[in-house]
Amino acid sequence: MEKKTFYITTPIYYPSDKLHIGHTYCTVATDAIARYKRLCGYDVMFLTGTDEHGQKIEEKAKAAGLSPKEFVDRIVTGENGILDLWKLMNISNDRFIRTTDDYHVEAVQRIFKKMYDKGDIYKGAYKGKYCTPCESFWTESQLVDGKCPDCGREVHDAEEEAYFFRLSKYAKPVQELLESGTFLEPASRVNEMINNFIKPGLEDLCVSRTSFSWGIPVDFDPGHVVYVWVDALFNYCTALGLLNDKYDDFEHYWPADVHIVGKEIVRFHSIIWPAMLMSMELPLPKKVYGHGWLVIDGGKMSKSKGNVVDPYVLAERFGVDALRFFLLRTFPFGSDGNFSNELLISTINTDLANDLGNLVSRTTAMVEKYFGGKLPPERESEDVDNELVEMIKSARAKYEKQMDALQLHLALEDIFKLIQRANKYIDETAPWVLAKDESRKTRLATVMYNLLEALRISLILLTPFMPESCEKAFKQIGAGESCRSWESAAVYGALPADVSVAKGETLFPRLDMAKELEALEKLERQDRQEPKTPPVLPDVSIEDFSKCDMRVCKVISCEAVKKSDKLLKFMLDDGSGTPRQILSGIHKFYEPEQLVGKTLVAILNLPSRKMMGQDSNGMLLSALCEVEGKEELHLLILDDSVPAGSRLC
RNA sequence: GGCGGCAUAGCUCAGUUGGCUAGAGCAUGCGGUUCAUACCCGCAGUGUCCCCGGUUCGAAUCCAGGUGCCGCUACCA
Repeated sequence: MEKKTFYITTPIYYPSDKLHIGHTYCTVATDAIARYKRLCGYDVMFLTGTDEHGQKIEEKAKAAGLSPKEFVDRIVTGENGILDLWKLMNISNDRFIRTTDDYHVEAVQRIFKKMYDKGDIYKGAYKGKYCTPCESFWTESQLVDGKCPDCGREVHDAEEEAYFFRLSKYAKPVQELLESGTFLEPASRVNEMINNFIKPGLEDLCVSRTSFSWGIPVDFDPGHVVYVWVDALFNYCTALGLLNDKYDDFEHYWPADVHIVGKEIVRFHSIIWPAMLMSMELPLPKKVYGHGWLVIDGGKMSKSKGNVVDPYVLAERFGVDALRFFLLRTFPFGSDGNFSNELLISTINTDLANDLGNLVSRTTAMVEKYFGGKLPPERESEDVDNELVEMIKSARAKYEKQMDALQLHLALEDIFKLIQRANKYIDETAPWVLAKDESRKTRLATVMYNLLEALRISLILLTPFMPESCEKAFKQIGAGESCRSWESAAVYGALPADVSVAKGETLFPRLDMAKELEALEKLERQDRQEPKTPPVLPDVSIEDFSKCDMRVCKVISCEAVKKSDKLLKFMLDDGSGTPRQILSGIHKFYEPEQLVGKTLVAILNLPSRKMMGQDSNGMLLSALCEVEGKEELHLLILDDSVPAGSRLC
């Protein structure tokens, strides 16, 4: 008989930077679910990968002096790259897709063409409302009483060539899908999607770009590249062979059973993705699950805050399984969780060292000490056994229920209740007292056997979370292959009556909190002090350089731009006699009053640009750097004796 | 600026549709135990449930207002 299939995916990650603990969290969770389903006997397909196109990568590559492909190769396949990280974390993905893979590129072109031929993608105008005096595009929803939000004047339709997907056509079926049941979980996200995006009205989606070139070309219209939606989302299908010859199990695995995604991309997966599949007349995924984020001190992890947690450091220091376990045990899978080193260490100590590791250790030690490592097969039960035995028997069913609801942390909580109950059972039965009485050997063996069974079941259920450690522990408690199966997890008494144990290495060493915290802090400090200056860019000619007109300017006035968090508006004396207006997004670093009268440097001959409806004629020069892991920006401030208008050369 | 989220013990968080004498783990204190990784077991506390009104027999829970924190979004070419 053919096994039931289960297709599960992570998002494809954007390799513009090294991945951090948040990506690891998502992938580890998906891995645990995939391993769980395999344990249950499913034919599992587990896909992860990378989304490698787009403007940001194009720019980052340029800044690094590399081609975009060289840049992403370094992050994906390079040393300590994404593939290495997943290998280290023991991720069991069956496939890995890169959106730069040939087969994906070709398939996306075919998909794009197919949607175009159907009329769901059409060439149109950037259907913006345009305010001529302000030279600004606005979307329908940005308008105030149908007028320009800046100056309050009339706006009119304006055009810019691009391809659009008729998202609006699918608004109704998508809403019905969201409201119909369990397509999107946790349920709280459903309202968010409907209130924020569907009710205000879905506008057609711009699915091509001409402003950058690092993407999949629209093969029937040079100059346009496919934008992220069609390119990235269809990875879930092309990786199975949709419209390409690389693979041929699309029929076998599609539709996906669940897409695991972060809450920031729930919108794409629950609205845009089903709409595009409807357009392609393909079956829809059964579920999209939006997990929460790991935050630090209540705030998002970010490079500029210097609080990005490196999974390599933690996994190498504490062990892969301990890290995997911590991530999934501590944080409710649907909501945000507060990450800290203290919490990591205390979780490892409490659950893994004290409760589980120590239980394995004390149980095997007693079997060795009292029976030379091998239990006699006779048994003698007492009432005090009943509660533990009941828990052993019901453990799998409870676990299965939580796992199927993707409540990973609750599944683990239940397992640890059993482990704690087993520790208590040792107190209740006091084996060291039984051991002193030769006539109670049979009773003592029964107590040991019950402990080993509690451990065996716990370990089976923990295997998806900590595969390596469970393997070691199985050996210690004498559980062979046949006692490790999903079927045997529902049965009390699967271990042979005359089981042999072998106390081995300590599974989870207890950590010294103060020492570990100090060591981690030291590592983080080192990491921060490493110079992170970008490499030198390719040569430019002196002619090119001298085209830049950089001048000394005096700040006549400076004020914050209303309704903007970042912009400051400068009036500058550039020596020409006419004040020059420049806008600069540096409010985070400077208050306007501290800059009045200062002598700065600006490049004057950049094209004029609108920001928040106001003209900016040039750009102020500043130095961007990282100090103690925090991003800092310093304007170039010169000696006041330098006159305005002096040219830099 | 627009939209959204959160606020409960020292810390991290549970608290379904209002019935709570408000819970768990960690940390703390006390007791027990010696098989074990100074571990395990038991007991004990502690709370203006952010503030202020309202609805209600009854509000941590529902409504209005306020405060604080956080995120998304736009302008930082």
